[in-house]
Amino acid sequence: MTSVTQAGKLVPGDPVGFEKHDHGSCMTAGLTAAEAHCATEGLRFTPVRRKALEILLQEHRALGAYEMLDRLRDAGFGSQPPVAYRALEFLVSNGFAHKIERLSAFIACAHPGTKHSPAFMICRLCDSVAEAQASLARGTLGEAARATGFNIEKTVVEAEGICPVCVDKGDA
Amino acid sequence: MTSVTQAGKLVPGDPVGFEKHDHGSCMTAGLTAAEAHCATEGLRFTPVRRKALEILLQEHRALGAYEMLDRLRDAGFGSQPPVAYRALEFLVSNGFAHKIERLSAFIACAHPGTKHSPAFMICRLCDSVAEAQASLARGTLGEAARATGFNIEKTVVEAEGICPVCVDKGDA
DNA sequence: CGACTCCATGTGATTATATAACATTACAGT
DNA sequence: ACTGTAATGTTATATAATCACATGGAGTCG
Repeated sequence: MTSVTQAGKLVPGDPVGFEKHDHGSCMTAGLTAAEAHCATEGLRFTPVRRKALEILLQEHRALGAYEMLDRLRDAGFGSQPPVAYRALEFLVSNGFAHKIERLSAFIACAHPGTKHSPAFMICRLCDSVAEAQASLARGTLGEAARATGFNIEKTVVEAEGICPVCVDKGDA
Repeated sequence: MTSVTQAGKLVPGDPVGFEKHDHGSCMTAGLTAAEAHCATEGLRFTPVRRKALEILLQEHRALGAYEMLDRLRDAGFGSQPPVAYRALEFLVSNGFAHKIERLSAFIACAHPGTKHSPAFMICRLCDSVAEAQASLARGTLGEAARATGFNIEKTVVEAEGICPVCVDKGDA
């Protein structure tokens, strides 16, 4: 249940990661999940928003807001920062994408349609990012929160280190 | 084992948090721990670095780099961003302070002298921050990492929500 | 002591990330 | 068609972080 994407240092089409996957189907899955969710929730899955999600799914890696802006501009949308930030905000707040705080970057959700607290593994060598599930509520932090009366609404869980690919390459 | 600090919206001296604490002794503890560590490691605990740590301990909340810069300037040090970033970098890399990614801000370590992976609870209403311990290696993320061969070097664990004080105030 | 080296500091300039504010346009519901 | 609301586009600005280079101080070794 862990998917991995690779950073721009490699050619975009290069199929890397812990497990290969069908890129086309994962794009389709992300888009249809978003469509479905928007339909049932009465949200507007507008062209920019759709395009932004397509870009994230296509790239399959963490993209900075300004990289996103570049691509949206290329696709004929507005060219100013708010264009990208607003689309990303929509995607993130509806669970179609996540922000990686450590990288100030955004990535398509790997488990679209499911309620979850994401956790990420970030390779500091190749910048690849894998999404897993966080189980914060059951860890020591969850205990501390319950003990003190802190009401957790959202969690940021990011692990930085070396991904298996880079380990094997001996880069570590 | 959980200490809490409060944000600037309250008067600095206002003793808030889940548990009150002796501010003076916690400052002393932080400073002496840093001194000791630097002595044994052969690190230079220079005036800016010491002052930066004093400021963090004094404030007892998360401080942005430019807020830190303001105070360092007031204290007679340089006035350019690298001054603050370098001091903070030193404190963070030696475990005397932590960076809260979610806030792009820095806070004095609440458990100086001990090896640990910090976890934070951040109140989105009053910006108070409490430091607890993360137990990532034992959670689902740890499992995922082991399963895939990802080598975790550092973790970012931050929970956002409402602190007990704000809950009680009914702000939630 | 003097020269050398290393690291820390100070500064100016620049890059990167993110938001404020406001006008205009598209849309849903009546 | 009318109207309220949300989305888009733009200008401008705020905030965060780094680069590049000159200066200075603390050791070390001759």
